[in-house]
Amino acid sequence: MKLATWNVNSLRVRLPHVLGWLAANPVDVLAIQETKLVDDKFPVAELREIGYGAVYSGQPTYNGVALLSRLDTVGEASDVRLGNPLLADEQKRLIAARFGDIDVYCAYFPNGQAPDSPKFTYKLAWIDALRQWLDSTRDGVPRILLGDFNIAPEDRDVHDPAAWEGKIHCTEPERERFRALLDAGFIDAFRRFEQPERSYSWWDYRMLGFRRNAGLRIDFGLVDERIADRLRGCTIDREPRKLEKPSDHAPVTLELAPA
DNA sequence: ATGGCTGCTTTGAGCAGA
Repeated sequence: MKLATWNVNSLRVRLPHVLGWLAANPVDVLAIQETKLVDDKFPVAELREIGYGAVYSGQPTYNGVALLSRLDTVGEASDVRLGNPLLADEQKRLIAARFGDIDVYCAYFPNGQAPDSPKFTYKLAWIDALRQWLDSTRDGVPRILLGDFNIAPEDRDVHDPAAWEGKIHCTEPERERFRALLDAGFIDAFRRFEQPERSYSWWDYRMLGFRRNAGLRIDFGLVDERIADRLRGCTIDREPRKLEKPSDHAPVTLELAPA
């Protein structure tokens, strides 16, 4: 089973990239963040044409998450959950569903803007509530948490740790919360394997960020420690970042052996 | 120090992202 996560920064603009990427990388489940689409506008028909089902939760302008699934392998999602039952939140940042023997969570963590911003307080509370939800499902079906975490958990996930020290994505409260998620029974799939140095999943559109590889690793697949021995690989695909009008994020793919 | 790109918005300057 292959799963991937990709912040597409507008599914309306990026749909051709998503369709092309899935044709070349026919993963079983793709978690998408920042669709920026109301549900009426979700491209259900276009995805079905290439053999993918979709469940989604969107709103105008901001946020929006979706889970796509290959109809000829894992089939349609079941037991779909929108949002965190422990948090009243207008923002569409979470969707979870069952695929085969796995519960897949797709999360778009709040950005936080700046450590002194009210949005930062919201970010920390949002993550705390997510961890509490995941704590409550710890004894159930094995889980995989995919998404844009908007946290660079360690200095090696940052192109210039000195410049980013204390900045949004790199503050200690955020990094503490990333570790708290791992403590809820997960492992960071990417770090289970040997990886190239300076591996990132996001690059600023400005100042030639991608060309200079001035990036952050902020997109993750966290795998339930009870199934971590089934992991066979985890890679970041930089290719779509080279296309015309790319998303600023790259897809991250995980491969899981059958039970 | 600032803004540097991009997408969105009851179309156009301002917000938000990271």
